[in-house]
Amino acid sequence: MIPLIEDTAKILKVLGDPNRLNIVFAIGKNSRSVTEIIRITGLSQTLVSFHLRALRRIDIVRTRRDGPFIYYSLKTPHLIDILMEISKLIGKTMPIETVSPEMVNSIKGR
Amino acid sequence: MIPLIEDTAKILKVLGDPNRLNIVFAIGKNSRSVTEIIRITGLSQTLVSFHLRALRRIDIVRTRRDGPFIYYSLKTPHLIDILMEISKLIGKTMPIETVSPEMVNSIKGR
DNA sequence: AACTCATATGAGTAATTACTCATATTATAA
DNA sequence: TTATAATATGAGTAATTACTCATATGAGTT
Repeated sequence: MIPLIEDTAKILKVLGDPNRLNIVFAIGKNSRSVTEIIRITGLSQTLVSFHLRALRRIDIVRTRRDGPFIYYSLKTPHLIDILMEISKLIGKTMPIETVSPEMVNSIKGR
Repeated sequence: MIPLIEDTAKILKVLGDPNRLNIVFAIGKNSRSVTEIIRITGLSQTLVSFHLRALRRIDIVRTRRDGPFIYYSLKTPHLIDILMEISKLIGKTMPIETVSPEMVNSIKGR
């Protein structure tokens, strides 16, 4: 079974933006409201919404409304593992201390 | 150990182009000369060279010269498996018959 | 040396993408 | 029903990227 190259490329391209990747890691294996994502990433509301729309378009996130909040989660949380694997292709890695504890927890699924 | 988001994003972005992804799959787990890649993908020489340069820049391919030919291979052939995993995130997949036998062999590492 | 084949490269252009701004929408609370 | 908080969206602009063209380089052959 061979994948549709175009669709796969599209997913890779959308994930291939630092802000979007940060947002994906901020969601991690959890459910996060937009407000939480804004706080964790430090990006502006408009920019976060803009990127979330892109993630919705490629259909890798799910949303759930709870009162005034909208919670985003990955349809396939395993995606985080895949992304970590790709990151291993890089020689350099960043010592964990330089990443916020919150982001670490997010990635680890807490 | 947390990856450098920027570098990971860069890799994803470069892989996120249909032509480049086709080239990566054409190389597969093998070593392929530029001429072979041109034949398998059907892309122009200049375009293939252009994209190979991008793959070199993110340091995921290795080259070896043999006479007038330059052979490209993936530094981490496991990348193919990772890409196949990402493609599974897509609902639709393509029946194997619609892909050239050569491309199938390439992907499978023959 | 001259020629051919294989591959790479710099520069220019067209297309795409990221971002911001202003505003809209939806939900709750007063 | 007005106000406020949370989130989304359309449109415009700046930056980036994909592609092509013309040409260069490098290896083997005559």
